[in-house]
Amino acid sequence: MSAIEERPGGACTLKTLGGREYYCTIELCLQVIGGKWKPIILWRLHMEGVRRFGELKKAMPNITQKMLTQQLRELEADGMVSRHVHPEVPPRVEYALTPLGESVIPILERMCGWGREFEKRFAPDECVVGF
Amino acid sequence: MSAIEERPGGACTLKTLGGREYYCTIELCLQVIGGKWKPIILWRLHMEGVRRFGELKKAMPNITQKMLTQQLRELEADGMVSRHVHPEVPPRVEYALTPLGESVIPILERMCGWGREFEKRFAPDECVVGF
DNA sequence: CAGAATCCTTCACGATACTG
DNA sequence: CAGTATCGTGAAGGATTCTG
Repeated sequence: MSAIEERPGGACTLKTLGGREYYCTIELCLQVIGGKWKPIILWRLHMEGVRRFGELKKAMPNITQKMLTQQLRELEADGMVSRHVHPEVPPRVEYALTPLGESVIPILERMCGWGREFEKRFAPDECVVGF
Repeated sequence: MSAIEERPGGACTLKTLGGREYYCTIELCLQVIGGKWKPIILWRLHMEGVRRFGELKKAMPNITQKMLTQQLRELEADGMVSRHVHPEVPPRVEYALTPLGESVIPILERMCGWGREFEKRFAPDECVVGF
């Protein structure tokens, strides 16, 4: 039982990184990949590879254009996704995971697995039939 | 490259579980352990074991009483922490991780590890000296 | 000591319209 | 097609006070 300052997540002192404030790297991680949309965007890019803006939009029916743009820009700023603009008319913009973006996939997979166990615990009937 | 409906996170259809709505189990997971405080609370209970309300409060200087109470209640409702009220005056309430609560620790550890790599990438100097 | 109750602020997220 | 630019809303989070 080590002191909180010695835990693997880092110290309990306030840190800053590129305007972000956090007390442990778990918080930092959540600031980068947390929120309502980022995990889904990252997951789709992982499963489907390079995608155009419109393809992502179509695959996520209830995200607004504004939110998709915003989240992609933030992910890009954090080096999680790459953005490639083809100089054409009409414009074509393709997004893909960077190596850094790929590196969070194991976390998302674990979260998936844990979520499934949680489903089983609280709604065993629903899950057994494979919803 | 499988269709999105076949991804390990579950289908792309809207699911509900105890009032929660989500499209994949990653979202479900984030609803249970996401947010500003829950990861920290879970992590502290993991590192320090059974803790009283006041001990948790003291260890997290900038959380308000209201938020700590609220987050603990939600974690309790999800079966992540146990709450034991000792019938004394003044009252003594002890919180601890349940087995289900312990089961998220591997995720938090991975998030910690990833956050440290992210720190290195964007602020290599600061991290090498062991901040 | 461990909260409950109340009021207040912020901001993530969304709806809509417009554009190179 | 892939965006901006506004405007608006609700929920998350916070400050303060009161209590068994």
